[in-house]
Amino acid sequence: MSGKHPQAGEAFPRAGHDHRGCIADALRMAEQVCAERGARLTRLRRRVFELIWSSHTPVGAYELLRRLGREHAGAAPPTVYRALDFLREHGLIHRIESLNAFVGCCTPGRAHVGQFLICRGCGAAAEIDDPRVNAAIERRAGEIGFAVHHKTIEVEGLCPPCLAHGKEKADV
Amino acid sequence: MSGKHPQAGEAFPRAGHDHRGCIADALRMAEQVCAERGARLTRLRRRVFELIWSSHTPVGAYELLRRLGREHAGAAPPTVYRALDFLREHGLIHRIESLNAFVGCCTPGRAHVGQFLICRGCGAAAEIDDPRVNAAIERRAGEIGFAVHHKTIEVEGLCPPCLAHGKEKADV
DNA sequence: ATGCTAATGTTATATTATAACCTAACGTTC
DNA sequence: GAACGTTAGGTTATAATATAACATTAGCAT
Repeated sequence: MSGKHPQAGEAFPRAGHDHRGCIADALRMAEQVCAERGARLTRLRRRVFELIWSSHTPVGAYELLRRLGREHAGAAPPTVYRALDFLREHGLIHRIESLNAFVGCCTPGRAHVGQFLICRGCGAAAEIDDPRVNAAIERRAGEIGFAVHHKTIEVEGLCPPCLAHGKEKADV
Repeated sequence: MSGKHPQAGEAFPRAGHDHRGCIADALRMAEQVCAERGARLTRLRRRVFELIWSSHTPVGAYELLRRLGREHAGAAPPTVYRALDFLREHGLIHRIESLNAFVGCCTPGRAHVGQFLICRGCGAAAEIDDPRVNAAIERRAGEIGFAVHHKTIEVEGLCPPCLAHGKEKADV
């Protein structure tokens, strides 16, 4: 009840939540997933992962590169893209197609599709893994005889706080 | 019953369907929509629209530019992107975010979200406007208090013919 | 005809992503 | 622990996608 893990029960984390907790949780889960799979979460990969988790807002590859560049001499696009590829292969992050950006996965390890609500006010992305949405798509695909491999579900709009405050990105 | 408008009742058009009919239908609808709205479907915009409709496979902007360039001297990226912007504003085409490509809309004029099944065998995209999928998303968003503005729903997989023939893009 | 507006032309550049090849780090085997 | 193979990362170059900014033309209304 103390708000230790804000994202667990809520789609969007509260404004003043303890984000260090989110990062720590994510890192712990990532380490576990990598250990189970014998995958090497190297210093670079871990750092990119932390940078992605530095907020709940999807981050572009070149923004990651800029942030990384301050501390990591010789960082170039492939540096970041290779780390992103690794993290995606192991289900630790998702790519948001409509933003060309990347965001941490809240439930790594578990099989799931990425479904996102993306706020155009604050930029935050909330991962919803709604079985009803999933079922509706599978059902329709089944009727058509289409074999589903991967789903991209990204919903843009306003999160409750931004809706309440009438915030849009243009206002910022 | 004679298969005049293959895409009307089926998600994916048949392999040997009369695609000229699809193009003609699409043009007719586009003209009607533009007439109703007082929008100018200029020669350039019409040509880009036809090029997009030259198949049921989403086409990239630079591919359109290449095709256009053969007949339209001085075509540059903005030439294509402006036409694409116009066509999108009026709901005549959709952008497939996961492919950075564009495809004709089958039901222009009608309010709808774009929901797509995209075959990784033949590349064809079928627009499904499934109210159940829509409802499932709206329902979940409603529970969270998220105000939906726009949905991106793109499902990648294999269409019935490609599934039957075991086709993948790598095989081509 | 004149002038306004929308459309297009034109040049340059921003943004996102990958190819190709090289070097360094790490783990295994003997 | 030296030799070797494999994986990760460095480095350079370039491909692919998209937009900014400003000039010119075409279409329409009076």
